[in-house]
Amino acid sequence: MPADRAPTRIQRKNRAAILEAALDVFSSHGFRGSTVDQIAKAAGLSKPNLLYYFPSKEAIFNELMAGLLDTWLDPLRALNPDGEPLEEILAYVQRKLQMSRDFPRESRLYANEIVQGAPRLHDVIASDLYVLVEEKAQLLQGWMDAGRINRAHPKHLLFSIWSLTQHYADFDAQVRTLMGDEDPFDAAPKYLETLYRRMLTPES
Amino acid sequence: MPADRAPTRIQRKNRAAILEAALDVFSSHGFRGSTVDQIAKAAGLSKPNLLYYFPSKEAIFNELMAGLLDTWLDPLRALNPDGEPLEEILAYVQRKLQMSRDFPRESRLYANEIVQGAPRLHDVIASDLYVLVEEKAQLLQGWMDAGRINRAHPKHLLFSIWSLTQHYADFDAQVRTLMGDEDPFDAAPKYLETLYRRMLTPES
DNA sequence: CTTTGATTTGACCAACTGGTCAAACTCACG
DNA sequence: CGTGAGTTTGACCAGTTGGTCAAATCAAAG
Repeated sequence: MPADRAPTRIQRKNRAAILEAALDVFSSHGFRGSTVDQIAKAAGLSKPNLLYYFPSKEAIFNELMAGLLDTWLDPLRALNPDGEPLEEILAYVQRKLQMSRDFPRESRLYANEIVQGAPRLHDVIASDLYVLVEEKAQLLQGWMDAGRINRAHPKHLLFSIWSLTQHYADFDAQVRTLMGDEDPFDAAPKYLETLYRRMLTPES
Repeated sequence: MPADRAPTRIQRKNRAAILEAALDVFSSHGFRGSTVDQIAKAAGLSKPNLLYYFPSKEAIFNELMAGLLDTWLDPLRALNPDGEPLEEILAYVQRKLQMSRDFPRESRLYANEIVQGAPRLHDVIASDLYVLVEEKAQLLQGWMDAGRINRAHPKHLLFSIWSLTQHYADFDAQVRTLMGDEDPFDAAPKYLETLYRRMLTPES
C-alpha cells in the first residue's frame, strides 16, 4: 500500500487507470458480476498489483461511487431560483440529457445499484439526495403557486426528468436497436423540450 | 430429469416454486449476482434437487425471460388502431404503470438485463420487439398526420412511456426513499395522465 | 554506482460456484 | 404390501473468486 505521503507520478497514473477500468467493468456487469481480474486486465495491471493500490474490490467501487454522486447531482443543484422557471427546467433537462450522452457508463453504474435495491447507496439517498430533492421540490411548488408554470406534483416532475433523460443511457442497448440507423440523441433533445414545454407552459 | 410425460403434481409445484424464487433472486441481484443455492433455498429445495428440475442456472433464467416477454409486450399490442387516439395512449400508459406496481420484479429483471447491454435479449429485441415498435410507431405517426394528436417523434414517445412507467418499479428504492410516507403510486397515475394529455391534446 | 523505498509479480490459499452422481427415500398403483 | 418410477440428498469435483505474501524488480536521490 502506498504511504499517505503525496502520491507519486506512478500512483496517480495507476489509480486513475484502475478507476477508469472499474467504471467500464462495473457499469456493464454490476458489482457482483465484475471480477477484480477483469478490472486489473482492463487497467493493464496484474491482480496483485491492482490490490496494491486499492485494499479491496469494494473499496474501488466505493471510491467510484463517491466521485460519481457529486457530479451527478450538480445539474439539479444548479437549478436557479432566480431564473425564468420554464427555461430553468428546460435547461436542467438538456443538461441531464447531455450527461446521459457523454457519461453513459456513470448512469448505468448508478442504475445498476438502484435497480438492485440501492444496498450500497441507501444512506446517501436518504440524507444528501433527500434534502436536495425537498429543497428543489419546494422551489418548483413555489413557481407553480405563483402561476409561472403549470401545476404538477413536483417530486414526480423531478422523477420524470431523471427517468426520461437517463433512459437514453441506461436502456441504450434497447433504444439503439429499435432506432436502427437513427442516432437517438438527434431527436431526443427536441422531443424532451417539446414535452416539458407543452406540459409546463402556463395555461392562459 | 422428469421424463417428458405429463408433469406430476410434485413437478408442477416445484417448478412453479423454482421460477417464483428465481424471479425474486434474479430481479434483485442480476444473473451473475445470483447463485443456484440462493434460488434453491428460496424455493425450499436443495441445490441438487433444483437441478433435477432444471438443467442449469441459465435454463431457469431463459424460461423466466420467455414467460415474461409475452406479458410484457401485451399492453403495447393492445394499442387499438380503431380507438380514440388520445384515450388509447392514456390507457396504455395506465396499463404500463399498473404493471410496474403489480409486477415490479419482472420490470427489474428486464431492466437488469438491458442496463447490462441486453446480452441475453438482443435477438428478441432486434426481431419481435423491433417489428412491434415499427408497427405501433406508424400507427402513432398516422394519428399525428391526421391531426388527432399533437406531433412528436413516435418512437421517442414510446420510449418515454416505457421510461416513465417502469421508473416506478426499477428505481423503486430511490423513489420510495425520496417520497417519505407518500405512496408513489397515489399521485403517479394522475401525474402521467396530465403529462401526456397536455403534450398530446391537439392544439386548436 | 548504491541504497532505499516504491512497485510488480508468481505462487498460493480458502471460500464459493455451477454442476454431477450414486445411493437413498417416497409415492402411487396394482 | 411390494415394486418401479419419481424424487431427494450428501458427498464430491473442477473452475473461479477475492485476497495474501515473500521475493523480485524498478526508480530516483545521493
